[in-house]
Order: sequence, then C-alpha cells, then structure tokens
Amino acid sequence: MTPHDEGEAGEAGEAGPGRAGPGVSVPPSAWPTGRLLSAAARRVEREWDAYLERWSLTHASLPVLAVLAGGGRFQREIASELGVTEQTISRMLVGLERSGYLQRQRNDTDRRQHVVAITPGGRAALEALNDSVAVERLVAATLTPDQVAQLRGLLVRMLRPDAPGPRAPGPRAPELRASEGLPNGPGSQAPEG
Amino acid sequence: MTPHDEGEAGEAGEAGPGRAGPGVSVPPSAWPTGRLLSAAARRVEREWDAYLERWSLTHASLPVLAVLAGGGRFQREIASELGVTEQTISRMLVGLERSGYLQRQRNDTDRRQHVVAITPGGRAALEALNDSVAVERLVAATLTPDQVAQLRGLLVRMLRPDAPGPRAPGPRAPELRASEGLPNGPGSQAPEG
DNA sequence: TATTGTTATACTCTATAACTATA
DNA sequence: TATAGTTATAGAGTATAACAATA
Repeated sequence: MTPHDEGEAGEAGEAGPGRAGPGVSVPPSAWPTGRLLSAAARRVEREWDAYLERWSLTHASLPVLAVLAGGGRFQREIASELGVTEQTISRMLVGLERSGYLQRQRNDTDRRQHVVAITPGGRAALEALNDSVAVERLVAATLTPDQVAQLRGLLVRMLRPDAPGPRAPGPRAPELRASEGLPNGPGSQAPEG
Repeated sequence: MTPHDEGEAGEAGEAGPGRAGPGVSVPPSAWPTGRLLSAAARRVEREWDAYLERWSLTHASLPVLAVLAGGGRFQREIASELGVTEQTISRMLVGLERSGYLQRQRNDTDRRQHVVAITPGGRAALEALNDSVAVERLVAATLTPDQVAQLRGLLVRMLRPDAPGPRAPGPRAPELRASEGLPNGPGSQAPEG
C-alpha cells in the first residue's frame, strides 16, 4: 500500500471524479507519533470507558477513587493531584458520591473544607478493577503479554511526576495560525503535496 | 498488588495530621494496567489537545483530517472509519469546515450525500503535525528515543484493524453491578482493607 | 481580604431520538 | 419505506467567572 502518497485524492474544491473517494488510508505505522497518540488515546479511552461503565465510572472519575484509596483528601487536593480544576472535581465528586463511591463531610477544624473519603463500595470497585483479568484482556486482545508489560513500563514512565503535567511545555506553534488567517485557506491553492 | 497497601509514598498535599488523610499515594508502577491506561490516556489526550489547540484541532477532530487525507469521503464513511456516530461526525465537520480544513458539497449522483474533502489548509495542518519535532518532544520529554519507538510499535499494534473496535468485546462484568445495587453500598460496612 | 467550594455558563465529544431532504 | 444528514436533547468532562460560606 502506498503510505502517504495520497496525492490523487479529491482536492478541496473538486470533490473528486466518481464518488467520495478512493478510500486510500494511510496505515498507522506510517503515521507520525502525534497522530498515533491521538488515535490510541481515543481508542483506549473509549474502550476503557465502555468497560468502566459497568460501575458507573469513567476514565476521568476512576482516578479520583484511585487517589482516595490512598486516604481522605480535600477537594482541592484531589483537583491538584489529578491536574484538573476544583470546579471540575466538584462536579465529579457529586456523581461519585451519588454512586455511593465516596462521602464528603465538612472538616471540623475548618468548615470551609470538605473531607472526601472513599467508601467500601468505592474500594470494592477498585478491587474488582484490580483483580479483573478483563482489564488486561482489553489490551491483550492485540498485544502479547510481553508487549503489555512493555506498554505498562512506558505508561508508567510517561506518568512519572517529573513528567510534564497538565501544562504542556508547549513547543510553540509552527508557521500555522488557525486563529489569524488559516494556513492555506480553502481558497488559496498553496503547496499541498 | 494491593492498591491501598503501600503506606509510604509521597504525602500528597499533606494537609496536616488531623486533617483529610494520610495522603498515601500508590505509585503508578503498582497500578493495575487498567488504571494505567486510564491515567495515560487522560494525560496524552490533554497534552495532545493543548498542543493541537494551536490549529483549532483536538484529539477527536484530527483523525477526521487524517482520514480525509486519504481521499474524499461521505460523512457516513468518516463516521464508520472513526467509529463514531454520524451525528457526532456531523457536528465535528461543521467545526472543521468553519476552520477551513475541509469542504463539503452535495454529491451530484445522490443529492442526499455530502462529499467531504480536505482543503490545502487541512493538509497543511497535517503536514505541520507530521514534520513537527514538537510532537515527538511531547512524549520524548519522559521517554528515550528508543522507548518512543517502542511505544510507537505498541500503539500501532493496538490500532490494527483486526483489533477490537469501538465495540469492546466486553469481558462481562464481575460480581459488581453499579446499576442494581452497589458493590458495597456506602451503608454496608463490607470488607474494606 | 483570603480560602474553600459551589453555581452559572459555555464548549467539545459523545450518544439517542426525531426530523428533513432525497431516493 | 430506506438512506444521508441535521437538529434536538442529554450527559460527561473541561474551563472561566461569579458567588456563598467561612476564616
């Protein structure tokens, strides 16, 4: 298959000869890492979500329980550890509390604070996730045990605290600027091969 | 591995003795693969989104352009290739078209169909993403070149067509059922560590 | 005034259901 | 009736801004 030699596809204005298109797809192996990450993240997130749905959890809410498994936390702490805003956490906690996975109560020392603690139910969910071979199978469907181990290692590395957090280092934008004048507007027949 | 068993890790936000909690954090290396995937997917997605923001793209919209790079498509085809609903694609296309990355026009043969084609601008964005060393650096910040290559290989494998698509094989739920009675309701003082 | 958390609002991604236009 | 796509509605996750309660 011709990797990224898609020059024959219909250009902007003219949608093509016969129909939609030849359906030429660049194989993932030829994708830049960026696109790979994009696709993999989506795939993982969605399958993982589909799986977590059984517990009314999501890829976003599960980490909250994971954090709480280590002990009670103030909302602000959870937000910080997860790298999201306090408002976001606030809403997620509502859902998790409603699901019975955690409980909140005001701190006696400082009534402004809410002490968030995981419930036995929350722990149970984590346990199930923990034991579950199903989780591994989710990935193992396409990876060998060796590869899964490899992937694990890489993921762990990526998640290391010294890794760039939610605030990416932002390798400043190239010459493109969608905000002020598009790269090569739909009209401009710029270099595009 | 016992999630809440390692009581030593970095005290997260140490709120104090009598406060929220011990702040015991289980290190990622001890997480089950599921949790790892969860965290990694979020991390990748968010950093990647932050990066793509420069082009008004997201981890979800970029794949659309990637598909279109292979040739014009009907909306239904894009939805299918991406594993999302046609309605979702419909809305994403609106945004991408507004950004000037693609154009739609009715099919002469069948007026119900819309032929979607990438514009030079869209190609330019993909190209930039393609060339950009920045993308690699996003990951390379925590991984060595060797590891990046390894990760790439694993991601490619995970994305292979013969891999389970959007519809996960659903390794049937364990004994838990959030829908009908929680694992160990907040009330039930079940085994909990 | 500063801190902790919530509500209000908005935007994206996602889904289902209902609708329009075309066949 | 079937098909292609859109609109309506909903919910999660996210963010910013404004607010309430407490200190």
